[in-house]
Amino acid sequence: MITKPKGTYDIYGEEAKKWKYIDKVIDEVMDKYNYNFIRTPIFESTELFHRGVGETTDIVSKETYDFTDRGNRNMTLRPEGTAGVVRSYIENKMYGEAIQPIKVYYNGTMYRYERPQSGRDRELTQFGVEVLGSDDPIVDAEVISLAVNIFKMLGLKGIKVNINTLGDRESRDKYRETLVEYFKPHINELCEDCKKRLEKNPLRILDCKVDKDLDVMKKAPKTIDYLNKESLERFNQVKMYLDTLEIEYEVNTNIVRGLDYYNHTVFEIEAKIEGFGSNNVLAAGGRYNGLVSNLGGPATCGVGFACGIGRLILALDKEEIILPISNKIDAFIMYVNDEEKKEAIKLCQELRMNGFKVDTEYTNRSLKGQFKQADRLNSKLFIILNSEDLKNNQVKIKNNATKTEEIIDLNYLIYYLDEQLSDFEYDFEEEHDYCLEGNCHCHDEEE
RNA sequence: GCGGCAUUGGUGAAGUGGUUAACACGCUGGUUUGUGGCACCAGUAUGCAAGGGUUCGAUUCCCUUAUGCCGCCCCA
Repeated sequence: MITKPKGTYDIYGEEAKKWKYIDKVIDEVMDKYNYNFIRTPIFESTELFHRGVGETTDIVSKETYDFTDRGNRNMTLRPEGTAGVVRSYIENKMYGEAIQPIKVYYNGTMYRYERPQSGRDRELTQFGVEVLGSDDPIVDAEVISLAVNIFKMLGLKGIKVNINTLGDRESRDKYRETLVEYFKPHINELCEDCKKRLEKNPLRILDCKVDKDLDVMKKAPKTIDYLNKESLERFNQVKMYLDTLEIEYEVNTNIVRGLDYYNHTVFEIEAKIEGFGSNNVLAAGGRYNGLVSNLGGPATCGVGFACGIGRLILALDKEEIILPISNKIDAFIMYVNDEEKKEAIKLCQELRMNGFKVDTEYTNRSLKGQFKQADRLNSKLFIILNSEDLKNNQVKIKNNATKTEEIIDLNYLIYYLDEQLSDFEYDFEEEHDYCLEGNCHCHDEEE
């Protein structure tokens, strides 16, 4: 048997419905915020990620899917979304468009060569946003609130927003130096991993799980103390706007993002759910004011976030949130002989073209089997074809809710179905009792 | 890249160094000469991840590989 590659997933059936629903919510919320969809290639020149994401980050140095194409070009399957969007921004000269800033969102697969575990696959799906061309803290706040609101819209409750600031380039570099100087004398107190981090990525030491209780850690200099006046002011404004939007957050000075391009605001949204795995960061992002120029574009500010949909679904499942996904069909058409079968396929087409969700029998089951099938499909109505009735241009219809059965003239069928199915409207409401908390998307219009 | 634990039918799984690998769900058929969801009956894995080894004999013991899960590194 040929199996799927390690760390990849087939998504189908009920699971696929969840993904489609989440995609729909994302599309709708993005539309309200007036972010436009952007689709960039799944593979790009290897150089893009090296220059964009950072040479030294593990994600680029050892976790990318690299290959050379038949023309000997070095290519890489994208490990994240921002670099491609920024490349596109530059290449398509979006900085010259009339409407600024550029607000875009993406939703697609990313690839990282990692050891899979819960909440971590080699092929992962992320959606995210990028806003290019505004340095205003109001955008930082909007982007964070956008992520939070999508989670709320889906009904997710156990989330926590952590924010921090790395300051501008100057502040960040100064802080980095200070931190290295601070830890150097204490190097022997640190764990093996942190010893390596001191060289490679000193900011990450602050996030260490092993050493987090050490005295050295607690007394370590904080990013906030090394901000210049302007950076501090920026950060305060971001917080002020978040307060205005009533987004709850916590300042966590240990948050540093792994990718090199971040400066100023960085944030993480984590799932605070009992028993959730160690990969509990659902979304993360921040500001990257140097990235566009790094990649050869004009000096342009940017801010964005990315969210792993796989993890998001794990979180929704963990909270036992049932998404409002319809598992019903309007009608199931049954038949026994060939004459009826022909009428069945014809009727299917006609009803489908009139907007009904209709299915029929495909495996020559007995009528009893067809009833079982119809019931399994949660069909609201059963249409039973019978040669005798068909001679009179009639069909038998059984309402699966009321169990009543009527013989209907084919000329009035559409009207009859409309009428019968309207009774199920109440049913739809009942089905959604679980989301009356006000977070469910299907009640938005009422509010 | 490192460590620990797993892998039995369509599904959830029990189990043993030795004749027919439990049980349940599902599915198909029947009881009902065209009416399901209940009930009863029958059928439904020549095979226990793959390859190799130990053995008279392995699904059961050992090794290798693959995949999955949990944690670390890293990261959304």
